[in-house]
Amino acid sequence: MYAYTATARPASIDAKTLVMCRGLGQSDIARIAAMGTYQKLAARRTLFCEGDTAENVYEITKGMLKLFKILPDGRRQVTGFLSAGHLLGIAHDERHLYTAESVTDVVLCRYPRSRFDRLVDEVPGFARRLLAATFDELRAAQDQMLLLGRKGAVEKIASFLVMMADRVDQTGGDELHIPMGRTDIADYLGLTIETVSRTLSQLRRNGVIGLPSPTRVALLDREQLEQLAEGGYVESL
Amino acid sequence: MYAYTATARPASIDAKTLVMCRGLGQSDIARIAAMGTYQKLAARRTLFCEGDTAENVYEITKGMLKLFKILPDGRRQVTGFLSAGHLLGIAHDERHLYTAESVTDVVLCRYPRSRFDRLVDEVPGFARRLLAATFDELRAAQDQMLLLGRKGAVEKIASFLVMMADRVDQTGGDELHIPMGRTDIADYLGLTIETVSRTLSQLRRNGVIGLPSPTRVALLDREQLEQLAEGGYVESL
DNA sequence: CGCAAACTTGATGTTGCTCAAGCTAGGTGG
DNA sequence: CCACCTAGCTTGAGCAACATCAAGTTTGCG
Repeated sequence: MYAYTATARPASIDAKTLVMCRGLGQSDIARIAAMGTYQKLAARRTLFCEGDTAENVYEITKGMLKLFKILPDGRRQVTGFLSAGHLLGIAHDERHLYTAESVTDVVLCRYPRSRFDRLVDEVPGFARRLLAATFDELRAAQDQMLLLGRKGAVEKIASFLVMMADRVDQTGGDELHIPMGRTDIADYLGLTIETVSRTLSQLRRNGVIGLPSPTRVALLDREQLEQLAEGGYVESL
Repeated sequence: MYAYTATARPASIDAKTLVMCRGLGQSDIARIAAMGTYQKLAARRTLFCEGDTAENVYEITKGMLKLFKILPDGRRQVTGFLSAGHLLGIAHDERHLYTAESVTDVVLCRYPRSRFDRLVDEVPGFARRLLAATFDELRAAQDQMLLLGRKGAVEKIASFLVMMADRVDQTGGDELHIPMGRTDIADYLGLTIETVSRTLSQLRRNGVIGLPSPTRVALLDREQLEQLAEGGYVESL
C-alpha cells in the first residue's frame, strides 16, 4: 500500500554517524548497525499513517519528513518537520499517533521495533539517549503550542523562518532553502496558505526578507526577524 | 523567594503508590523512597520559573499544577495541567523550560536532581519508565497542537471538557469540578476569557452542559460534547 | 512552448478579540 | 448576622485579524 522504495544495494549501515549511537561503546554501536537497514523514500510519499501498527523505528539520514494529524473533516495540523539526525516511531505503544510523509527525497535507517525495544533494556545509556531525543521533541512541541495559541501571523512566519535558519545554520549565505510547500507551512503554523503567502510578501515589502523564488528566502535583516518572532514589533512593522 | 511550604512532619514516602516506581523491584522502590521528600504547596504559588536552574524532579501526589510559557509582552500559553501521578522537572538539561504554578493546594514528592539522574543509569527499567511518562506528555502536546492550530472555540471548549471528564473519570455523577479559573482555561486553549465564558454559556443554552457554578460543569449530553470536540457539528449547534 | 500545479493578490465575510458594563459569590468587618 | 467589597465571571457592541472565495500570475516540467 505505501510507496516504499527499497534500496537496490542495501549499503551497510555506517553506525558511528547515527545520532542514535552517540555516546555508546564500540560493541553496542556494532549491534545497532547490525539491526538497521537503509530505506529510501521519494518525495511526497507516506511512510506510515496515524493509527497504523508501529512496526519500525527510524532515524532520518538525509532529507526531510513532516508529521501531521488530521481531523475527521480534513483539517490538518503538521506537528513537526524532521530532518537528518531525528528519530521517529519511538514514541508509541502500538499505534502511530501521527502520519509521517516525506517532503523531499529521504534516506532512513530502519530498525525492527521488537529488537529495538530489547536494546533499550540491554544497552546501558541507550534509554538515556532516547530520553534526550524525546525531551528535544517535547521542548519543540511546547514552543509550538506557544506559537499556535498566542502568536499572530507575522510572529508565526518570523518564528518559522528563524527556526529554519537555525536548523541548517548555513552561516555562509543568508539565503535559506525552504523545501516544503505553502500548504505545509500553513498547516504547521495554523494559518491558511493565503495568509502565509501574504505575510511573506509583507515581510518582503518591509525589506526583512527577499523572495527570489517560492522555495528560497533571503534573510536580509535577521535581527528584526528575531524581534518579530518574539512579538517585539518594530514601528515600521 | 518561592512560596514553599515545608511539611511540618515530613512523613515517610509511601513509595509503592508512586507512579515513578511502577514496575520496579522492592529494593529499587526502597531506594527511590529514601531519596524523596514530601512538599506541600498552597494554591496559586510558583513552584519554579522558566529559566530557573532545574534542581529537583517532582511527582504530584495530590492537587493540580499548571505549566506555562510567557512571551515578552505578557501573553501566556498554558502548556498543560498536571494532576496526581504526573512527573515534572525531568525534561530539562539544566534550566526549566516553563513555569510551574499550583492551581489548587498540592502535595509533591521531590527528588534531588543529581541523585535522580544517577538512578536512570543504575536502575534497570527506570529509564524506560521515564520514557513512557515523557511519551505521554508528548502525545498530549501533539493533540494540543491540533487543537490550538485547527479547532474553533466550540471545539476547543468541548475538547477541554471531555479531557477533564476523562481525567477524573468519576463515572458516578455527571458533574465535573473545574479547579482552574477562566483565565487559565483561556490561556490553555488559545482564547480570551470572554470567549471561554461565552462559549460555555452557548453550550449551556444548547443543553449540552449545565453550569451550576463557575467551577462546576454538568455533562448533560456527553455524546454530543465528544462530537463537538472532533468538529462533528450538529445542526442545532 | 504549453500545461498543470503552486503561488500570489484582491474583495468580502466571519470568528474571536477588545473595550466596557453589569453581575455574582465568597470573604471581611462592623 | 448582615451588608459591603472585591475578584472573578458574564454579557454586549464594535472592531481587527484572519479565513474564504475568486481571479490572476509564476514556475517548473514535459
